[in-house]
Amino acid sequence: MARPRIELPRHDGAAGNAVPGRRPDGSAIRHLEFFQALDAVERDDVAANARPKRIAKGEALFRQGEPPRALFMVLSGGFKATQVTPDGHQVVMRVAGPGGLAGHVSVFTEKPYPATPVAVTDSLVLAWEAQTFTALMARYPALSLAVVRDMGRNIEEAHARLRESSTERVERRIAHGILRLARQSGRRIENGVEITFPITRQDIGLMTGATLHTVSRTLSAWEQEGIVDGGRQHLVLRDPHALLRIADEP
Amino acid sequence: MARPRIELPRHDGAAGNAVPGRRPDGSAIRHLEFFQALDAVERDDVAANARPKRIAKGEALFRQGEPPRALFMVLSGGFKATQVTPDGHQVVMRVAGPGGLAGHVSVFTEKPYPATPVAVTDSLVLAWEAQTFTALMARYPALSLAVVRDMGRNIEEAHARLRESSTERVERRIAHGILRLARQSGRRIENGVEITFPITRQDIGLMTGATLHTVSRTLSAWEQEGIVDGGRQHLVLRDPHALLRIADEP
DNA sequence: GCCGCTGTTTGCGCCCGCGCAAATCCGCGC
DNA sequence: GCGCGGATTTGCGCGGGCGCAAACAGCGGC
Repeated sequence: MARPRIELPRHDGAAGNAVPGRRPDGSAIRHLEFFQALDAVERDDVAANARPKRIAKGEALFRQGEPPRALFMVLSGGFKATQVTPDGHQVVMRVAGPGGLAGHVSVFTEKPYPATPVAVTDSLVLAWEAQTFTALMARYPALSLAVVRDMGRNIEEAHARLRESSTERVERRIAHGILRLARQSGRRIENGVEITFPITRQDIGLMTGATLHTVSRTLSAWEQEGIVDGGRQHLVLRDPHALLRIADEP
Repeated sequence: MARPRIELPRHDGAAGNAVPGRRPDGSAIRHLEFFQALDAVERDDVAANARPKRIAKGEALFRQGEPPRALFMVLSGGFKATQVTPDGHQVVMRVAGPGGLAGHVSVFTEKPYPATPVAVTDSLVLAWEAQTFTALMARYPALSLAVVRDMGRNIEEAHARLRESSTERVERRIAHGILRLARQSGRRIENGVEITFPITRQDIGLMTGATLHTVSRTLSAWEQEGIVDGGRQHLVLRDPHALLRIADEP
């Protein structure tokens, strides 16, 4: 059965708070691990079909409940995706830094966005229309595989958190949460690992299923022991090994 | 850049506890929702590259920690995937009935299987070698899209459980867990909905992050109120609406 | 038909971590 | 430089649900 070459709907990047200038090419995404399996031509075409967009700190990429018209890749900056429950509770589902996808799950399941990703820093993202991206996936198998690999990691992370939340005490969950943050957006500095992601105690609580009070208490205790070094929306791991011990051992 | 047509490694279905008889064709999978977006030719080819396998009740499809050589689709029966933590705790990550995939996440992330799916009934599955399936995905975009849709649902379910586990009290979590089970493998009977999936109180606890004691107590209370009807590894929802109220309202 | 195993029920006490409250601190904007 | 708002710290008390223990019930095998 002959399958016709998929049409990619074209659009120009002049609307909204799109970034003025030329259409993006592969150079913008070449360094991202996500696109490693694509060759230069594929990367160029994928990038050319995206629209770059600046999101100022505090702005949302989209809002929980909206129909999924587009999906995004973070180029620089970072986002935290929070979900509010019908009864007003809030959970931080995910943080995404450079190379992270956002909105893709909803595009594939064709259900409303389940969370609202808010920029924690001025950020730059690429945006693809839903149909454009699925068409690109159909055209480039390597892109499909990159997507399933990424989603697989999402699932494994969610399952890890799920396992933790039902078998581990708060202290360990917090240790795991912080280690995850460090792994994702940590930077080695002279005397430890710095988390380059402005995050509050509240957020850590919302990520680990604890209250900000408990998080604060725990971090204070660790600070006493010289394991971490805290600050306002700032955290440095002085002794990551000790955290690993707390997370896995006792 | 011309991409050569992908070679599909062939194998014959005579080893292990493979099902004797002819190679499966599309008729085995036509009725599954997962394959709806594929046309008949595609379905035939996808099925023809799989090996059918019977799994007796209590047997494992694969074991946590093994390298992901294959992925599976449940045709009949059911599995519960349990994960054991380093410190000996256990969690039920997922239950899979007909039409459910298993092992796919590990195949895509190329990390060891994170859980062990055990058959709760005599079951029949299709098995694809890892490379065979990725090659099929590369050949048939519709298959890739079916996979990402399925994985997207996995992610949404995991996130829902995650949200529940950190914002909801035990009773509601149990209600949600049971409703999820009913939605996935419930059968309408004369006086309610029967869960056609042999499951113990223990398992429900492991799925919802509660102890079997609490689950038992909760179900007993509901039984008093006529909301459910329990039995050994058996459950009937007499008043699903009441459960919905418990799960969502107060 | 009996026995043993596995799943289920129920009681009791204790402890972790939430809920509430209030003080303090730090950075950013003006 | 100053003030304000959001972030953080810390104290106190209570209660949900786990941990432990023991008895009971259904099902399958011999």
